[in-house]
Amino acid sequence: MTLEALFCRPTLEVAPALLGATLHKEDVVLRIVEVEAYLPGDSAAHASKGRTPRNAPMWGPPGHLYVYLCYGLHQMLNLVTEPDGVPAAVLIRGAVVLAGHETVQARRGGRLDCIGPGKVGAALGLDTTWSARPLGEGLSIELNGDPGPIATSPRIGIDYALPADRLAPYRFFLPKALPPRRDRRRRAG
DNA sequence: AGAAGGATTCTCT
DNA sequence: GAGAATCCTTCTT
Repeated sequence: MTLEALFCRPTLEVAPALLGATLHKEDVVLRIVEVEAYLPGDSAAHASKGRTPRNAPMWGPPGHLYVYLCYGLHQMLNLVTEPDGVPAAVLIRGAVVLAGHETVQARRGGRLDCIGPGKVGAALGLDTTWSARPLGEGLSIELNGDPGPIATSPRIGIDYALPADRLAPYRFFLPKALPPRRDRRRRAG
């Protein structure tokens, strides 16, 4: 399957299909274990505010990157989905290091964990100059077999979105590969 | 030109 | 559980 065919599909189909896939850049290989879908007409998506220079890649060809800076320090990696002209993307929220551990540690201040979108961007050494570039040129993706059970939940950190979008189960993850989220834990008792 | 805020992470308590 | 870090993008005068 071509990259275009893989990503030129409904975002809610592409997102879970990326779980278990591997991202390759230089000597680093990451296995994707957590993603979020951002759809056309989605009040949680950057595209909902209209097209700007920053988010323009979301309208661009499927299978290209959309990288943006969050909170002034975190490089967030998205993969663009849906046909040209339809703004949508999948945010890579979490991954596990399969190769290039030393490189990742150097980029992550000695740490190896990549659960969290800012950590994924850091581990891959991405910045906004990568935005709008096609997959396969420096950063490539490889699909693997059935990753096992998939879980869903509402998306993280989108309190500004409309209730319907805020509560929609557009986060997909591999529960066996993901530790429980600290900020999600309920008080015991 | 100025202001506001963010698809987060880390440290300390 | 709370607060700081950090700066670019976008919207408003």
